[in-house]
Amino acid sequence: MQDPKMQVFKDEKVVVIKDKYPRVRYHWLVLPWESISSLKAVKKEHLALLKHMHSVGEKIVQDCPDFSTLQFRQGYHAIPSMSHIHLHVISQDFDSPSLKNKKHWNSFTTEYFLESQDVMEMVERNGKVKVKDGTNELLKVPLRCHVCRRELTTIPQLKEHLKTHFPR
DNA sequence: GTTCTAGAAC
DNA sequence: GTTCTAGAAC
Repeated sequence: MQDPKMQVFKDEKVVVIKDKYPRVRYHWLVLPWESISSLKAVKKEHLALLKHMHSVGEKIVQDCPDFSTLQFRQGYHAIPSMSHIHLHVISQDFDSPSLKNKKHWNSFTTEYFLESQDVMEMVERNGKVKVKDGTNELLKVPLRCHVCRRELTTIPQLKEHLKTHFPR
């Protein structure tokens, strides 16, 4: 995030970079300069920052060349791998060689992925983010297409199936 | 987080 | 026989 070559956008509060291992055609991370270790550390005082991160995400999406043809979502992993909170901004094609296993898939297509809007509402209402029990088990559920809900047995089958929804 | 690979699944 | 995943190692 410090490397100017990686920065897609920055302002006084946040920086946007491309994810090093994109799981979709367009995968950005919005990071605050202020270090917040995880969603557990988020308090009401951070709400304005979360809102700003979200609006920066929207701006990045609108500048995307495929804005009109792809769907996008913004959200946080309930249990992130990298400390320092980061908002994922992702197109919904899941067409990427870096999408390789069940964990990759389920972390973006189940409730393991907490919608930015929902996170902001939780902070607004409760002053904190509650992660449900059993969230980790979501990484192991069967592979299911996020568009038509069809269940696929293997990652290669899933990838083949996704081509029907998102032809190049 | 990724890469590698043994052995499960087919 | 090949494909694929899950877990170890990093």
